[in-house]
Parts: sequence; structure tokens; C-alpha cells
Amino acid sequence: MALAIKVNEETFTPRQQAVLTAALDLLVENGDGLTMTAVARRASCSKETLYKWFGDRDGLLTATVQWQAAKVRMPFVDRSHLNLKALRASLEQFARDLLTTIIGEVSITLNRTAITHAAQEKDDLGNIVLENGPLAIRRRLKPILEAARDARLLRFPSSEEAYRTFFGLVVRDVQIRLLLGDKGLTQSNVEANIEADVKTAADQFLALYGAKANS
Amino acid sequence: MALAIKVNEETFTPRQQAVLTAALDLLVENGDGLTMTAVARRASCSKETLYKWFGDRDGLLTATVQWQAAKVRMPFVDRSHLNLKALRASLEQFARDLLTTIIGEVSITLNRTAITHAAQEKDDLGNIVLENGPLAIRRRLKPILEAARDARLLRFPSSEEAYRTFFGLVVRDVQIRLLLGDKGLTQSNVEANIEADVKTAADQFLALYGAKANS
DNA sequence: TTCGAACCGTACCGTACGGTACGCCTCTCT
DNA sequence: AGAGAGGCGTACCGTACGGTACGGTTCGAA
Repeated sequence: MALAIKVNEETFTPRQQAVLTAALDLLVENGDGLTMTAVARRASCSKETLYKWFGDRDGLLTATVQWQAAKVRMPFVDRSHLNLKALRASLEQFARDLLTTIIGEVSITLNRTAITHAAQEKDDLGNIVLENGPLAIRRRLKPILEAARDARLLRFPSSEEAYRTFFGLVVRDVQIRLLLGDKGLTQSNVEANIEADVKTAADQFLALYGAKANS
Repeated sequence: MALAIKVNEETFTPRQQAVLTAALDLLVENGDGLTMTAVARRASCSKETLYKWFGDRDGLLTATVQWQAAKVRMPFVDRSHLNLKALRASLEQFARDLLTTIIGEVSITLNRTAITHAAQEKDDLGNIVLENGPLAIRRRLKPILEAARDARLLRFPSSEEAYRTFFGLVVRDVQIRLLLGDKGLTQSNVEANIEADVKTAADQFLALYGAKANS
């Protein structure tokens, strides 16, 4: 369908959103075994309507992912008065949001679907998830890092490197293991340790890039 | 087919390995659009033979992934005489192997296939990839970390935490972006920076857990 | 009240693909 | 040389699913 990434200006009617919700539910339940018939039945609509609204199966999938991925909200951080305490709080907030998002069933499903899609030259969904996942975080985090650097709170060669290190310190091997269905890593299992992990990640990041560290 | 993870004692005849090679090639080329007919044609064998040897499509897929994943070799590290220099070299070697593996097309394909599979309750492939990927690294890395701790070269609360931090520092967001088909992150693009990234990761890890750091 | 658009439910079509059956060839063992 | 096993190629079957067509219903506008 659409190759370009749709901006959110494209709004769906409540009925259409109900359909998308049904599609997402089925996606979460049945994995990628999403059939048009199943969506139609679940949403109590006709297949003809699905095709009229979304073009084809890929269109429906894209709309679902797009609509859902855009819901992920990043924390807004006040960068006007930055001190070390505020910076640490921001970092922890980012880490917390990132972790809670990543371990959610919806996120796992969306990522799996997009990856499956990316395995067939269609990088449509992959780009949407990327744009609303890692890249969105990068967009939001970088200005803060740079502001902190200007305030002499952080030191790093490039904000890109700092962002990627932060991502790694927070996510570690959690996402890939969840995507692969590691049974030794349940959602609740990770959830219980979020606060500790968040704190550890922030500590480590500050230890590496804090101005005090490499002075 | 088999739910348990097959140990490598199960050996394939050369002819069978040729079939598996064909299957892997098709997997890399066509994504998950792997059809039995395609494999049979590519390998110049009959479908009946495929079913005889591998049971069904899942069996073939499992055999392919299993066979290929087991090929990933981790570096062997001499842990008898560990000094800081040797430790750093080991860490860098691990990081290098991990990165080069992860960005390879075969690894990407295998992970994508396993993730797609995991989206349908069949965590068979996921476990295999997991076992030969992250968990294998963990098994190999942990003893070294612990040896280094015993030699007073490292300090960490738990080797599990240290391993996960190492993984995060090395992999960062590279794997997920490649899996999602990020076009701004080509293989050669990453490859060029491997050495610098490896060094950075080792530096950061030692900065965080080196005995000198938190003395 | 009537018209028409939107939409539901269902039936239908074509195709792709997993899985099976079968005829023929080749190679090995006796 | 004869027999049987293993394996190739192809034809075939059943089904699941994407996509389309169509009759019936609701609802809002004129």
C-alpha cells in the first residue's frame, strides 16, 4: 500500500479503530496468523468493508501497527533547569518507560510482526516500528543529553554514541530474549526488577558519561 | 516434530547437509517464504525425500536452524593466567565475535525465522537460537568474568548482571535495528566500525567493573 | 415515504502450498 | 544378472486463505 510512513494526521473513525483493536487483539493472541476472515468476525464487520477501508491485508496490518505504535508516549522532560538530580530523574524515567514498553505484550507482538514482515523485503512495518521505537527514543533523548553536556553535567564524544550506550545499558538482552520467546524470562519476572534495573542503568550511564567521572 | 532441543549428536549425511544448505539459502533469499517445493527443486531432491528425512515443514526448518546455529563458534579463552591485558583481549574478542555474528545475514535470517516462529506459540526455533546465541555467550563469558573476579581484576555484585551489561554495551540497538530492516544501518556500515565499537565496549565495561574503577 | 449509501453476512473463486502417491531410474548387495 | 532399497520427478489432493460478488438491512437525507 503506502510506502511512505504515514503521519498521524490520518485519523480513523471510531468504527475503524474498533476494527484495528480487533486486529491487534488477534495479532497478540494468534501471533502472525492474522486472517481477514478472523478480523471481520471479531469486529463484526464484512470482509468487503475491510478491503474498502484498508485496501488489502498489508494495508490492514500497516494501519494496525501504525495506529498502535503511535500510541507509545515518551516522557516529556523539562530541559530548562537541569541539575544532576533532574538529569538522573530524566534518565530513570526514560529507562523506565523504555523497559515497560519493551516488555509489554503489545510491543512484543508489534516487533515480531514487523520483523516477520521485514523478512520479506517489505520493510514497511519495520520502518514504522523503528520510527516509533528506537528512533523516537533517540530523538527525545539526544536533546536532553546535549543540554546536559552544555550544562557540564555530561561529557561524551558524540550524542549518538551516548544514546546508543544508554539504550544498551537499559535494554541489554531483554528484548531479543522476549522476542525469541525465552521461557525463563516472563513479563512479570522482568517487571519485578524494573526499578532496580532502571537505577542500575542510570548509575552506569552516569558513571561512564558523568562529568565527574572523566574529569 | 521434536519438542526437546536436539543435541548435536544427531548428525546429517552430506546429502542431507546439502539439502539443509539449500534450505538456508532460500531462507536467506526469500525470507520466511520457504516452500517445500522450492527446497526440493533447489536441492534437486523429491519432496517425498524431504518428508521422509525431516517429517514435515517444521522439522526441516528446525533441522536447518539447529544445524546452522550450532556452527556459531565462540572464542576459547585461556583462563589460567589472567592479567588485565589478557582480560581486555578476551573481552574484545568476545565483543568482536558477537558483533560479527549478529550483523551477518545468516544470523539475521535465523533470528527472524525464530522470532516469526515464536509468534505462533511454537518456541522451538526460538529456544534453539537462544541456546546457541545469547545463552551460549553467557555460558562462555561467565566463567571468565568469575575468574577475573577471583583474580581481583573485576568487581561485580553478580556475574549475571555483569554479563548482561556486557551484552548491552556490545550489541546496543544494532541487532533490533537490523532485524527490523533499518535501511540506515547496512551491514558494511556497521562492519567498518566494529573495531572501534569493540574497543569502546571493552573500555566501558572495564570502567564499570574493573577493580581499579570502584576501589 | 422513498432513495441511496454504507455496511453486514455469506457464499464463492482462484491460488498457493503442505502433504501423499506413484512411476521410473540407479546403485548396491547377493 | 536379478532383486530390492533409496531416491528423483511429477502429478495429484485437500485445505486455508486472500480477494470479490451479491443480497439483505439499517439509516440518514430529501
